[in-house]
Amino acid sequence: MGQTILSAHVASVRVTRGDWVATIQGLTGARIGAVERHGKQILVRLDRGLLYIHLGMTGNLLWNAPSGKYTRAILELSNGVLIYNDIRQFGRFEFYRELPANLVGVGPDALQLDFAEFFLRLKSRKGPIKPLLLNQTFISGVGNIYADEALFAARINPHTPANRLSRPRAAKLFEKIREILQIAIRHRGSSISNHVDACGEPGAFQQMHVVYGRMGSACSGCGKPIRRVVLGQRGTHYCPRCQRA
DNA sequence: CAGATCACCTGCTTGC
DNA sequence: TGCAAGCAGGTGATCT
Repeated sequence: MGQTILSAHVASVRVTRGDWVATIQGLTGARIGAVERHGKQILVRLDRGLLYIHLGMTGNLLWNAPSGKYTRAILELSNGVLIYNDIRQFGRFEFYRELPANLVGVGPDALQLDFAEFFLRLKSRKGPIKPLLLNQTFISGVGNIYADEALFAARINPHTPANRLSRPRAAKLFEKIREILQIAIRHRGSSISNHVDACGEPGAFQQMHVVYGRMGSACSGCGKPIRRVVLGQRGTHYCPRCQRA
């Protein structure tokens, strides 16, 4: 906040979604205002627009770290260097003059939504609950790991039609989503292969996964093997006994 | 309008 | 050892 971007370098056309010239021109010389997060999206307010960052699957932001093979963007600020790394380049690092439509369309943040609204919105959806939790226009901020972990914690089968969840079961799911996100944040997230925080520290929450990535191992609740299916094109892990259909 | 199917990228693990 | 297939934290376009 209050820092100036002295220089901007973009090493990947892809993370700027094409217009890397506009990104460099827009960022160079800009003064940084508030930094906000909406779901998985990071918004850096600038005096002349905004920097939109989405880490995708393999993105990370490092403060005062050396650049590397997968560095896609570098911002030299008046008090340090911000490095954006992204192996797969599914993330974004873009300058906009105004708030883009895809941000306007993002759903309520998982940690700010209230239960009444969550339940109301659930009732209008008849598809399976798991893909709905990943739908960022429905609720933003929940990813594949946390959807599976929250559904297990609430003992809800991922195939359950959203509108068939009773109020108490929906309330339990709501509570578990928030609880798991907050615990995961406290543990700096889940490092499956390369996730690190801004200090370069890996997360520790992967040690607390009870279903995600644990296909075939014994369920912590009943001992039956954890099952993996594909639901909504995403690997989905659950216990067939503890999370009955 | 919801659901399915690819596509976008690179790397790691597994199995033959 | 080598090589192909499958998998991975997330969207986004297009077709049915």
